[in-house]
Amino acid sequence: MAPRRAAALRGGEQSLREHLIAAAQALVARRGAAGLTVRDIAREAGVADGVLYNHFADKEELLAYALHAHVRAVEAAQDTPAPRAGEQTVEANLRAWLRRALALHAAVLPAFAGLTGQPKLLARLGELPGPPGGGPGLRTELADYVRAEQRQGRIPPRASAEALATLVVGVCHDLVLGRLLDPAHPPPEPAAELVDDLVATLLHGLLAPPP
Amino acid sequence: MAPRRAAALRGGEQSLREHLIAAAQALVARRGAAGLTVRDIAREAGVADGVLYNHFADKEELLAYALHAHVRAVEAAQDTPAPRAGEQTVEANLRAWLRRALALHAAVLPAFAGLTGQPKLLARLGELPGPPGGGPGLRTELADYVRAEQRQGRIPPRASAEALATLVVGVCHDLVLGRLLDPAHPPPEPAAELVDDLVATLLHGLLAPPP
Amino acid sequence: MAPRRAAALRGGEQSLREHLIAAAQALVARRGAAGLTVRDIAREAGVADGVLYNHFADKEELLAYALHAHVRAVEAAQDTPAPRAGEQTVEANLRAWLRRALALHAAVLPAFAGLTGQPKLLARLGELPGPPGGGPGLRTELADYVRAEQRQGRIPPRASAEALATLVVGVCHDLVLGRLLDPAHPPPEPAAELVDDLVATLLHGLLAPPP
Amino acid sequence: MAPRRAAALRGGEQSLREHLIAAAQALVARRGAAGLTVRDIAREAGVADGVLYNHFADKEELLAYALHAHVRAVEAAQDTPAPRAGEQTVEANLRAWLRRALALHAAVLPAFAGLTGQPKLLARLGELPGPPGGGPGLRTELADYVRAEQRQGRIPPRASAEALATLVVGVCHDLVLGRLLDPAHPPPEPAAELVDDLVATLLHGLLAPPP
DNA sequence: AATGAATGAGAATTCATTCAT
DNA sequence: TATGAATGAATTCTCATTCAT
Repeated sequence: MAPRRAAALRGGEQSLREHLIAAAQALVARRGAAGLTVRDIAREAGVADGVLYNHFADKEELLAYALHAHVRAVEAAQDTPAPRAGEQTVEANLRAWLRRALALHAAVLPAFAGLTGQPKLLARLGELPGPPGGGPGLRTELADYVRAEQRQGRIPPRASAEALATLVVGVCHDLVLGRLLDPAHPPPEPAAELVDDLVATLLHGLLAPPP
Repeated sequence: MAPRRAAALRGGEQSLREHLIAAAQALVARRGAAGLTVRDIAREAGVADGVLYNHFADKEELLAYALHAHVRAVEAAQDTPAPRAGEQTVEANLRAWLRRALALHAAVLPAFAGLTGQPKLLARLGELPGPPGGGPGLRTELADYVRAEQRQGRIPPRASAEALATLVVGVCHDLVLGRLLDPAHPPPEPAAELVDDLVATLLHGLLAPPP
Repeated sequence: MAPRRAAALRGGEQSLREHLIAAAQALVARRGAAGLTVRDIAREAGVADGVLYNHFADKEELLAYALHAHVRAVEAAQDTPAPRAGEQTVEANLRAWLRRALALHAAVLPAFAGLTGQPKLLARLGELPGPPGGGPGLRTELADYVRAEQRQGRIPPRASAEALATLVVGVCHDLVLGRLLDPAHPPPEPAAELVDDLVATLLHGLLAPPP
Repeated sequence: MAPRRAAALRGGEQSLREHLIAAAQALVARRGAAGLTVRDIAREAGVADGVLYNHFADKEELLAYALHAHVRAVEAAQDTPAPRAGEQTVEANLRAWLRRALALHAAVLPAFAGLTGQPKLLARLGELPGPPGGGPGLRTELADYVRAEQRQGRIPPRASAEALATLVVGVCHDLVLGRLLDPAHPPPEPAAELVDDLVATLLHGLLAPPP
């Protein structure tokens, strides 16, 4: 009555569909989504070459799910909770947001790199729910945090939450991309000093007198 | 007997090697480096498919030169001179640097898109002199500018030139990449308001009282 | 415990075997036998992909039955009875036979199109009882009709019933095939004038004086 | 200066393009155009799998040329010239036309069988000059012959040249197709008696008194 | 006996690279 | 040295058939 199960699934709980997504996700995390072939994925999953097409319309659909799952997994793997308005100090919180954003992008961006010029995949991604690319979910959360602090009076109302979020996310893109594009890149972790300086600049600006 | 010249070169000055780089550069500027085939390049250059291999080890070497040339060309095409320390106001200068950086990245980053996961090409790029990717030349110039202002006293000494440069370049990466990855992307030009807010945040920081 | 019935059969009378043939027959009538996949057939039948192999040796056997059934169905669907010897005029009868033959072939031949080069299927067809392809049943009936007229004296004994039947059926093949092979095909119905001329030629021959 | 030649061409005169068409033509003649794969053709030609695409847009274009060449070759291989109006007797000529048409169709139709439902190929064929399918060139020639005889008075003016041509070509389709579709078919050559009867029927019609 | 997912052998096509001329 | 056709491995996707449940 029930159909046959894939050899690779013996003993497991997953459906093969989920197994395929998980396999693709593992490859995406390891090597990025750009150069993967259907064969790579089938091998990683330990199944026959053609199965993919029993569960997905095409390679792009599977990869879109895999990327999505990868982003969700990275988000879920964050070990510290997002800073909350009104707790700690604003400086500590901003530093935490920056660390958080860097960790997220370091794990997520490489998977997305090289996807430009693959409109089919990008379109599939767009159809999936939730923020697609390198954690724009974080961008919103961060802006929300700033607005919440503004409501509580710890950040002046004239500051722009959007601008701050853009600056923080931008720094992440820059640092991660630099590493991706430059084979002889700076150390994987940005120097503590740079983080300090970034936070200071974001807090007090270029023109501020010493705090 | 002089060696044979390629048909496409008759009457010209360039060596075929330079002609190939120029042709590849034109394609890179138009369509990015990601999807190009050697045939595309040969057709653009008006030469035979195989010549490439008489002048370059492989496709990647040629593309590395082409990307390099593209970056240099974009840098040289800037129509306004870089702001100079001590002239205008610091705010106007920062705004100019931001505009400059955005223009540069808008022209350069798309050419690099999709190159991650092509280690051969990235390695070749790394061997070339000068800053490779999205205009880190600008990063240095900007940091130099800030330090010069600091020397002249218009920016306090405690501010971090490096941090500022990273923030500015990061914003560029973010804005351009967002456009590349999102099929339903924001308008090609960032809203004037966002630029204002970015400049204000960079100048006065999150915590500053209204200027 | 009675054997399990297919979901698609609940409440019906047919065996699943007959249900499959009927489904395949419907597809054959609609799209021809050439491009059908077993999945197409299973979907049309509303049953699982694999059932087919519980009732038939392979896809070809099922299609052979389906084609056979299709031919029989088209024959049975003729709305006018076959002309009978001694009734009407010979000319009217011949015209009716021609119309009949054309209708039959127009419905049957397309289903067979593209089957050459599929020896497995043709062999299966050959094993089935009754005339296989484009209605040779009609060929026999027509020849029988001519012989009956000859017995009644309305057609001279020297005329060849076989030759006439071959000519009539041949015209059908020609007209229908021409339509199938030519993307820019003639109108679906042969011009009335051509039918008139064909009948006249068949009745009086090339050399006959005006009737 | 000249590019490399295919290994399979060593010593020959042909271009590889012509060699490919010839190889495909041979396969078409032997097995029909329907089931051929690009690999079959490459193997027959003794060349690499991909060459085809250096000379033709796709498989269909090559096959269209091959079919075209096959038809031309069959036409050129006719060992007897077409009967001419005014020479011999009309009966002998008609018999010769029938023989000729049968020979042509016997060689040509099988190659075309199974091409229905391959619109891409049929479209390509339509773009080629000359009569495409199973020798409609012959249909025109035959009709022309009849009209010429009519002008010379050996065939009465009321006879329809078109109808006769359609009947003759139709018989060919019928006889050849019957053989293709029926694995246990009649002898490859139609019985002499049937030919006699066909000719007599075409000349004198069903109703004619004994000649 | 029915299910329907898994299998895996091919199909068409692309493209970096080679190499005789 | 330039030519550009030839090479052949790799890619995505299809589909008849099998088989554990």
